[in-house]
Amino acid sequence: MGEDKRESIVAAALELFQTKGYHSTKVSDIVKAAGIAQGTFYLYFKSKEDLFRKAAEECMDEIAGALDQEPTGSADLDGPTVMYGMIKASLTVYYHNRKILHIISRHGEDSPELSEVCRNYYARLAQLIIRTFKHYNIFPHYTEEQLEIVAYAKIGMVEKAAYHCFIEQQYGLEQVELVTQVLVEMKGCGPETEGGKE
Amino acid sequence: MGEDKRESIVAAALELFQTKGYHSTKVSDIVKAAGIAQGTFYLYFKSKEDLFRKAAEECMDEIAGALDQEPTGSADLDGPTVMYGMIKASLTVYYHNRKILHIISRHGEDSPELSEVCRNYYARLAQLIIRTFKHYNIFPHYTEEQLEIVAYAKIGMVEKAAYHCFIEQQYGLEQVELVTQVLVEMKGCGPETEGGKE
Amino acid sequence: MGEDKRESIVAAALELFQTKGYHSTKVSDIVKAAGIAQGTFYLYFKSKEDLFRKAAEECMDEIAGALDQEPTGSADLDGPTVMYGMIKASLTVYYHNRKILHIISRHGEDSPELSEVCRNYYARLAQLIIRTFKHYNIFPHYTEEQLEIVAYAKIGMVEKAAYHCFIEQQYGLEQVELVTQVLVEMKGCGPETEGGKE
Amino acid sequence: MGEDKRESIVAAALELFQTKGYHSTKVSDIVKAAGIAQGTFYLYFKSKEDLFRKAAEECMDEIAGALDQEPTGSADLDGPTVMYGMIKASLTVYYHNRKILHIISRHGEDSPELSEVCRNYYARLAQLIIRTFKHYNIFPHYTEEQLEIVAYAKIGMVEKAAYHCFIEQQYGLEQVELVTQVLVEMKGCGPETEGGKE
DNA sequence: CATGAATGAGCCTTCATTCAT
DNA sequence: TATGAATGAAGGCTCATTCAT
Repeated sequence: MGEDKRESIVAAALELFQTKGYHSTKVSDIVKAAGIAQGTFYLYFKSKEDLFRKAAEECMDEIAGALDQEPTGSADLDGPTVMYGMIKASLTVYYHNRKILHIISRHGEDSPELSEVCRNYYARLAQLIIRTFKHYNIFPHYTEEQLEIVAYAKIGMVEKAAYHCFIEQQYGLEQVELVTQVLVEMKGCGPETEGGKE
Repeated sequence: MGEDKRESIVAAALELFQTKGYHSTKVSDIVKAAGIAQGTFYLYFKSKEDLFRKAAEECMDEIAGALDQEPTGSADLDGPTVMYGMIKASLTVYYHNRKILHIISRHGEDSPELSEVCRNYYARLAQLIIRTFKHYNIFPHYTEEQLEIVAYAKIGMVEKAAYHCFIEQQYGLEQVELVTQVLVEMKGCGPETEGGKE
Repeated sequence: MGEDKRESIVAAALELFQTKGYHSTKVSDIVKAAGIAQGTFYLYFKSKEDLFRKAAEECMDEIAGALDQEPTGSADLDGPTVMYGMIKASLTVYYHNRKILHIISRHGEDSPELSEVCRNYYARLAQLIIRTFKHYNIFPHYTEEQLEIVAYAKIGMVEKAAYHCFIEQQYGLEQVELVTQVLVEMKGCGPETEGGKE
Repeated sequence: MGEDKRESIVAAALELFQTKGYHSTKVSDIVKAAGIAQGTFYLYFKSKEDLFRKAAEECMDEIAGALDQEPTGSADLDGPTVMYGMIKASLTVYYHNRKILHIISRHGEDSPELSEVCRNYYARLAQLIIRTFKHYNIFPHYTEEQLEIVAYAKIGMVEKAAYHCFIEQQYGLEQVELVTQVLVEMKGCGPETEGGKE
């Protein structure tokens, strides 16, 4: 039951953070929405930032965890197939964490402390992606530096698309495939590639 | 001379916003850094948020303005060439606005008002990109919906890469080309495309 | 217990408002005098003006309430008797509210909002008085306009006398009768009227 | 020309004080309305309060001066006639000073300093009235104390009536007589007195 | 005399956090 | 564990006043 309360706090907070932003959301708003007393909040979280960080870390762990299992397939898989899997997996976990994801990406640098948490998260994500690239030999001749750029670019691409589709356009889970398709095909940026097919 | 002061406020604010975050930066910090008195701040800006918004809007206008001139070339240009031009142009203007860009992307949703400014900015950017896609016939069979996803994904891709390279890695202007190259080639996501070339 | 605090705030505020004036009294002065913390003030009142308005309205209601019960007597009562009753009742309630009364009369127009509250109060008072005049047939041939002038004049007369006696001269409750006597007899403005009686 | 400016400041200030109240009127409002620069204000007045005090004192002097000439008539004049003269004179001067009068009565106690100026003004007025009472032998058997009460009551009566008529109802100068009539007859508070005459 | 940009002390208010019950 | 009244530090903003030109 204590756990219930903790969860209700987190749920209320996420809802409010997303709607009004982290700073405009007062602890008093959270407890009101969670149906508990002001003081009770501090039985479960050390501070407002503590709540944010814990929720953010849980979410980041889930996202990173989901991607961490990736490069288990045969190294023979081709690039597009691998990318498809990664992107779809990312989008799916992003969909389920769309609220907190949005919040993280918007308020992740409000304080130096949070900032570090976020930087670490993105660095971890980038390393996972690079590892996958290497495992499947996707960008064979790239330097570490170039791989990093690609990794961050991919993260930005998926995050922004997820934000646009899941938050702004309110896409449902069933449209994940559609979005994945678009993102994978983005590689084809022009007639020349299309031309190759014709 | 008044303009000087205004500029010194903006410069000091951008520096501080980027270092400590918007909320942790007090007006008193800004005026101290700008070498003016507390009250002087309010001769130039109605409020702290006003400063943020004005700086953000100026920057957004510059970015959107830079991209707005794009689709002037012949419609015969192929996709990669066009993308190369767009991405390079974006990265260049992002480089010059890297401070405020970072701040916008991190604090752009702190208040409902700011949020709208940002949403409009991204929508405007997306429309510019879609217009370019259409002008050069880059994603010929895509629906409007798919084009939007691509546009937002491109924005996220470039923004995140710019953030990583210009803010975190402190790349200089001379490395814009390198990054552009990587982002354009990202289309090739695997051996199959490479293979086509070999 | 919460009510205790509220009352202590009101009491401290009235004392200070009267001594130093509304604007020279800081919220910090009030809370210091009330023995509470700065923030506690805002648990009971929305703002300093809110405190003023609530206190003023309570006082005005009490005053108007006291006079509202007046015209219950037989319509046969003669003018002076009725006036005596009204004036004595007014002075008594003014005595008990002498602090706030003073403040209202001095600061009631500091802001447009307060101004309206006061205007309404005086209008209400004037209407009560006019109603009483009519009930006892005191100024039988007067137009509505004239009755209004008389009503406001009476209000001013009693207020100023109360101010002089209760605030400046520090009269006690036992001197209410004396003052009432003087105010009622004021009708006789010279020997001729006196002479008429003798 | 310097005097012109001084007058324009005073005029603008009176207008604004009356409309928005003393505290809500900023020096910047006054100079804007007077068509001068911010700094120019301080060439003519030491401070905002100085302006208020000087304007108030000028007005008070005019009022008191007008009444000071009163008891020049023959001591044979009867009470009502004397009262009529005094009240009409008061109302007339009040009419011409209606703006500042209003302001004084509303903001005269905002600071201890102003407060004293006002207290002195009313005391002076009361003494003038008492002197007149004595000169014409109007309240022959009254003690000093009683005379004071009457004097203050008269002041309150006239002030409030003037406020109601000239400020709220916007009466013109030609209605002074009407108001005077009502105030003088107020002595007759009921049919019994009227009856006594008939 | 006139200007108006600059000043900076000061106040109201907010809100995360605490603690007695 | 739960409460919610109380706390008080901190910051945005105002505005009367000054002063270099």
